[in-house]
Amino acid sequence: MHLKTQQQSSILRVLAHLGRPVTPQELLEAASADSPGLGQATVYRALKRLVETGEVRKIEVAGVSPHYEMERGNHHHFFVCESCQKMFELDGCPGGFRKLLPPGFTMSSHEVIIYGTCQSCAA
Amino acid sequence: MHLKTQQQSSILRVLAHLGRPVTPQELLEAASADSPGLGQATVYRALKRLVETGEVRKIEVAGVSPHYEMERGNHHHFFVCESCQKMFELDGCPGGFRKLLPPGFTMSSHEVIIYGTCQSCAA
DNA sequence: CGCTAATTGAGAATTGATTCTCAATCGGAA
DNA sequence: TTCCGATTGAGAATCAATTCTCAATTAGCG
Repeated sequence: MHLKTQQQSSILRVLAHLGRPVTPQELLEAASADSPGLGQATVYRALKRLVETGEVRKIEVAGVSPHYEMERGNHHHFFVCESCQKMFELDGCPGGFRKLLPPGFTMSSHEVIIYGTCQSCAA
Repeated sequence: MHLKTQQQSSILRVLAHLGRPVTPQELLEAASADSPGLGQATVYRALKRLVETGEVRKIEVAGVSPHYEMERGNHHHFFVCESCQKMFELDGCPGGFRKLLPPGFTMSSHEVIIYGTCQSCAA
């Protein structure tokens, strides 16, 4: 997409720098350093466009509100810290899901979410 | 819990009979046959109590609104049909999730959701 | 039966996430 | 620069799920 404004480029840059799935609220707070006075509507508008162009992915998992992360094309899953509620990307995938399907069912995608305690909270 | 009223026992009985995760709305419609005039608030109140006592489990996965199912103590995961939006239980679990964890992270639980087409919709 | 506390149904209210409205401001082509 | 369409911020509005309010009804002890 064209990054026509300072706000839009701040939002995308900050999202890329955070390097993990974040909520629109976290993103607003982080990007406000770059763009003082940034409004939440602008964050939502930017995220919506970025999701539509495939540059950003919206992640919805039970227990936490929706998060967004840069789409980097690598298949991965997620970890949710039950202590700080932060979400992390997990590399790799155990596979073997197709064998769980009952007869006649077909799989188009799958998701794995692991809940637990992150390194910071465990310390 | 004590099933003090006709409504409460209808709700639990119907939920058990449906045999798969259902939405409060589906449950309301199904249980209305047993208890005419049943209100949605009553369904939500009953589900809330049943979840608190551990008899029922609330399932939240991306793409569909919250579903509820009887807690039967068997570890399993879920299938969501992208065509009819219905949710099904999948027996078994591939395991091997712990090896996805980064150092210092601990796992307390996990969830697997498979998206695709169910047998009815594939036919 | 008679009574009181608990439960119910209907609709209003709340909640959290997200979108809309609109006047003010910005970006960039001429 | 000048101008116009696009973008922005603030707050109102929406949306779906769920909870609350309250008067009417029900359960079941005495």
